[in-house]
Amino acid sequence: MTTKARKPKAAIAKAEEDGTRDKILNVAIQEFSRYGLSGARIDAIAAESGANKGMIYYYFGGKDDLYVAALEESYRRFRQIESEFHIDDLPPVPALRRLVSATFDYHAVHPEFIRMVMSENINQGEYIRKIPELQAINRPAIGLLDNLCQRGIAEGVFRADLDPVDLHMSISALSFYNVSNRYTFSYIFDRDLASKKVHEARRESVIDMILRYVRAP
Amino acid sequence: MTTKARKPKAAIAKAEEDGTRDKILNVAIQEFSRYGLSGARIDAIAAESGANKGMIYYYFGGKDDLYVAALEESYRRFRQIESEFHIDDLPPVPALRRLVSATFDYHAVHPEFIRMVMSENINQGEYIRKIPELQAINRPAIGLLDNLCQRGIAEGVFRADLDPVDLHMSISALSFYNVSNRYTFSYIFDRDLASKKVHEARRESVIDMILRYVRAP
Amino acid sequence: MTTKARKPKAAIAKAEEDGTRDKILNVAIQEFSRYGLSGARIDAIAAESGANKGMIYYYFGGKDDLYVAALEESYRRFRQIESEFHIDDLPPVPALRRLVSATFDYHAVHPEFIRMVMSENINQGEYIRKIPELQAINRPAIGLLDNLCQRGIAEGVFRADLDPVDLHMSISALSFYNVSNRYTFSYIFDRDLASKKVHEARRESVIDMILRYVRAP
Amino acid sequence: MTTKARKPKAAIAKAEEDGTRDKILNVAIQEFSRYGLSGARIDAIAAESGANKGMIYYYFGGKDDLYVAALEESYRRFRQIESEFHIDDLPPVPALRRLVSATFDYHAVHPEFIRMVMSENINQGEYIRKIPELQAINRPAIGLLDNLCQRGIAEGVFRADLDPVDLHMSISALSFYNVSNRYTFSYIFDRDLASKKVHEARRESVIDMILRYVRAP
DNA sequence: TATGAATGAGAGTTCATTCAT
DNA sequence: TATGAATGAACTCTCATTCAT
Repeated sequence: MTTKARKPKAAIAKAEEDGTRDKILNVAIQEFSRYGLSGARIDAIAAESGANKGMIYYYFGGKDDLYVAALEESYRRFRQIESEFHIDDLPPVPALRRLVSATFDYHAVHPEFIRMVMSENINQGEYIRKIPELQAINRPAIGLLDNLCQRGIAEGVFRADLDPVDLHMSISALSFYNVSNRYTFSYIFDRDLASKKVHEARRESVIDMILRYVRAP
Repeated sequence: MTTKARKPKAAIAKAEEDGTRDKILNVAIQEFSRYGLSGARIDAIAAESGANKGMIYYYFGGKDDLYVAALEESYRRFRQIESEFHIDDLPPVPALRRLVSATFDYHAVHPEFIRMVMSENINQGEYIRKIPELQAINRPAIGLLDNLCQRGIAEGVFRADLDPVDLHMSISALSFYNVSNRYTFSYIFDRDLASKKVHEARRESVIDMILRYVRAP
Repeated sequence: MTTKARKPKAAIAKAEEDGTRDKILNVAIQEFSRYGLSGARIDAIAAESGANKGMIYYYFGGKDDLYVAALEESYRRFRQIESEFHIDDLPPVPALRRLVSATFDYHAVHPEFIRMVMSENINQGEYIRKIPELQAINRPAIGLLDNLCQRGIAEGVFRADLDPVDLHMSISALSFYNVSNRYTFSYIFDRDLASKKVHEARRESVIDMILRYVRAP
Repeated sequence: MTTKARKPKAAIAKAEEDGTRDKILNVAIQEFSRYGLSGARIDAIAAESGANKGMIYYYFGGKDDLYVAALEESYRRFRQIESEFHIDDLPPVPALRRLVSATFDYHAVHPEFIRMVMSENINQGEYIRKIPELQAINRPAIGLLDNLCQRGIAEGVFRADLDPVDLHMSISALSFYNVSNRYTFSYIFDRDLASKKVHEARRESVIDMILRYVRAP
């Protein structure tokens, strides 16, 4: 059918728009995560994305707004991946192992996300507050973990006094630090955190730590 | 004797010199930790420290050099406090408990240090590499922990396969995150990490996690 | 056709662009020649050319780059005029007379060129080296003189051992000094080199000196 | 005698003063001749001369005053050398040959003097006018040449219509240019004016040009 | 939508000069 | 005389933002 072959006008416009808009947004995530809000350059984003500077203002409004959009998009991608863990099919301990392992790896593979979060904390969370959706985006992670904890407790393999938010925090902390403090730690203690070997050993250590922590006495 | 009570001329001069220089450095630590390298303003540092802008260049050379000096001073203060733990007088488990607790608290009380470290990681460790003394400043922390581990292992209360650097990393990660990600975490999960109650509960959780991890099977 | 009379869009755009850029360049030549590289003020160039300060950086990159552009343009104009001598139509002696006379006059009429060259020699030729085209721009002057010398020698009116570069240097020196040392010489010896009468007498003296030098024995 | 052995107090003071003062002045000549008035740095002069910056103000008053002092001293040294030519003992032609040759060489050996003069012409002679002695310092050069011209004319070896100021100017011009335009000329025409061989060939050319010019027909 | 030119506020830095000792 | 510290004006340069087309 011809109708299927033809894109409606609006869709075409949307698609083309998205081309430039998406390029800008992707480059912006790189630029902001690399240099922070104040260090990022609108000129650099325009040049790197091949777009005219005016387009940035056309699509996003201004530097701060672009930063907010980049921040939101970073979180969205992060949690989207998380939703693909499929840990409900496994028993509690292997499930938690997989969750920690995947979380740890995601951090390592997406330093730009870690850096965006660092930047925003340097900004004292000023901009994240402009994204009300963020809570909805992130909360499922707690629900997931909560379910897992309850399953583990019910089966008697996890201790009974687990707080899923606190546990989530520990997993995050141990995953985050490896990337966030990569440069200072590597330099000071001469241990290259980016190397595969160190990464894998550390992942095991982190998994071990979490599992020992949750294990029923 | 009165002559002894009087400061010699040189000392006075030194003290005065330190006056301006130290004021600048202290304000710089605040400014850089608050806004990062690119976001910090030389004008603001001058105004806040009551010094003429030229004095910053007179004493430190330039913005980057001042940043490096602020970075080094932050680390120096951090490790100085650490050296006052006196954990050798305690048995391994209480000693480790005290070390973790004090480390956790120091981070909470000195967010400017955490922020400096975050900034420098945003900068990809470009400036920290200009401070060769930094390794010497930080290494004792590992020695301390190493001694403790060996005591614990010898006494049979710690597991035998502990790596002090890895353990140090875990303690740091769990202490660091609470401050570094304070704003984003608090907002997203609605849990005020800066509140006393949350802080203390989290401290216990962290101590617990570390102790369970090192405990001999 | 009327369409031919109309400027194409691109040409208009080009013309307008040249407007600001050219104004800046012209003013820059004046400013740099008047005060030298270090003494020239970017603010003054912006104000005088009616351009925004940022435009200087937009078009030229920086103060030094603008200086280089001004230097190159000065040489270009100088040699362009020189190429219009048409001395090939005259016998050797009148031809040389015309060449010396015109060179001498050009210097007097374009003190900004002499001052640019002085400035660059104060700078030890640091910037001229960044203009590789400069040799190509200036070499024709030697070719011109070389042809003339050979004609004169062939006709037996010039001595046989003439070196065109050396001769060129003498003509330049005698033309240059009158402008380059105008202020000091005028003050010290109380002879106003800028006055028409002195200028003309001196021109005759210079022509005479060159002609006596080349004349066949 | 004791009086001979002892320096009077004033003299001691003078001598010591001269130590610092002279050092500053010598360094100032180098600095101003190297960078011009606006390019020279008080800090650099202080550092290079080993004197405190305050001393420059104590002895000379300010940057401009120091520049004037450096300018005057440069001229003084120049003319002092000139007064040692002893050309009265020679016949006119060899005398003139020696004068031109020595003038040419002095310029080459004292580029700092040429550069000071260039600088002052860039300044449009603004500061030289503050040195009334300068005329008295320089006029003897004309007297010397005038005497020589008259001897030569009287002996019939020089043409009768020589103007000593004009002749002086030609000698100066041909000597000056070789140093003043050293960098631009060398670069453009690929002839290293600083090399010994080129220098000597050029000196002969200049002497030749002057002698042919004055020779009686 | 897209572009190149333009703007203006403000940032880091320099530098002659002065001051207290 | 001599010094180190301090000052303030001015300078070069940057950068987010807007405008005309």
